[in-house]
Amino acid sequence: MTVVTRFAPSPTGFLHIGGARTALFCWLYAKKMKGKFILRIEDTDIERSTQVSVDAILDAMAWLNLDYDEGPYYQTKRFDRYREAMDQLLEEGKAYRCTCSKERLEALRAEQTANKEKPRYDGHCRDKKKGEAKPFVVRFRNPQEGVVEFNDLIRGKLIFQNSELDDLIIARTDSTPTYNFTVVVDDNDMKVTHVIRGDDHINNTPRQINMLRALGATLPIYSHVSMILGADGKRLSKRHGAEGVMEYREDGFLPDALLNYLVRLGWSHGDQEIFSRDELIQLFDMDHINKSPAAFNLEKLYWLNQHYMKTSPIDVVAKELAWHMDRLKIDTTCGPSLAEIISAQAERVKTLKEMAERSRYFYEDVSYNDESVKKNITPEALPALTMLQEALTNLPEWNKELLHKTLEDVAEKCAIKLGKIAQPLRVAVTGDTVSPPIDQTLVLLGRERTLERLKRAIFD
RNA sequence: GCUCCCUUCGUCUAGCGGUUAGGACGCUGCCCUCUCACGGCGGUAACGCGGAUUCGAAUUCCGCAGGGAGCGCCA
Repeated sequence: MTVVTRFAPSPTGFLHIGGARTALFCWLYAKKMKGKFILRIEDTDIERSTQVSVDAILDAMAWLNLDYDEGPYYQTKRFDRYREAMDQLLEEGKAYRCTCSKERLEALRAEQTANKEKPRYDGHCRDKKKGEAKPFVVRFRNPQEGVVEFNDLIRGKLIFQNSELDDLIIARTDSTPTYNFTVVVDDNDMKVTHVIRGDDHINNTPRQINMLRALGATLPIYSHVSMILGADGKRLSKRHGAEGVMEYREDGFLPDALLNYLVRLGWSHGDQEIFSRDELIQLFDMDHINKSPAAFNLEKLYWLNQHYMKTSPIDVVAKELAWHMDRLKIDTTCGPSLAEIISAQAERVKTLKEMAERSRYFYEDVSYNDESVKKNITPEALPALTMLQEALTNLPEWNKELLHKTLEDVAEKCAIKLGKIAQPLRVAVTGDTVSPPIDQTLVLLGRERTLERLKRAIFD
């Protein structure tokens, strides 16, 4: 039997980090089992669903490089099918029309809450013969006795009493179907074999199983993944920084770094921390997914991001860096290539955004940090800088080795340590005290820019 | 309130009846060094509590506590 998984977000906002991890797990499992991964947009809430959100989710999936074999399916395009399934249940007496008013339901809930009972529908219309000509909803006739039992791949055996469940609404007064019903119909129609989703759906599962059975469907295997918490252990929210996947792009993370981070949040393979995509597909399994919720830790993501900036194919990194350069309006046509920037900067920055920001001086006029200038370009440093300028002007070639040697020679002649000349020079050509090794920096800058800036530093 | 889920270093985790409880991020000491970093070698720090089973429990069972989710004509 081919494995079929699905990711089914509702388009009421961007793709957030928890959803991305669920999608990743679904995607990985399908890939590993050589099955199919389906994307389904659950947009039955017409009020809250927007095209903007759909696009945002699709964009995020694309950026993460999580491709789907089928879809995106849209539930709003399947209303006929839901109607058909509902009619079937109605006809078989597995669902019924309920004419209870919202007021009655509210009163019922209030009463139950006051009595410290779990709010639920009381089955008022369950056995009514013919409904009057009033607006109605359709409710699923949930079994009242017995238990629903299923074996969750992550949690193990889960058992629910039917007596805890009530007759949920599967079609609204306006006849549109509701979530729990559309999920069931779709999972069945799309032959989903593995439902991998957030553990906030655990409580929906027994109801869905009951409906699946009423529909005569084969039950899928369930895997409920725990939530991602904020750094403070509380629910993830704006407070902790980014929630949306695309915010991580804006902050300068590589998709592979984010994915690697996400997969290790809850899943493990011994002590291994770094996984290529192929490795993940090969090694991923449900047996090693953790049951407990995990707190999001930005520091570790930074570490992974740097690792990926250093080790990913340079064109992959360059493509993403170009996006950031563009965003920061840095014109990189005149100056070192992005590949050169990456090899010079990757090990000293945590994000691509930082890399772009800190590489400005390779392409644009320097902006000097007054304090650094004051501290480094001192009267004592001037003789060395002047001597250096002359040496650099006459340099037959402009390469790292020669530059390094020149610096050392000048330092020796002035009887100072290399640092005493490298730092003033660094400030002179980059504006501040931090940059790649000075010889490399000069190579990237080129002779013209270097001399021009050096001259300015000496005379101003 | 009711139902369900969860609980190993600060964080992510390994562990599946016998380990000096391992790794990673972070923090930190030393080395390297032209700055910032990278890297190398160390250090720091954990089984929520109480019972039970067992020769032996982080591992099994039962309570408790703490945290979370669900209880919509939302998904």
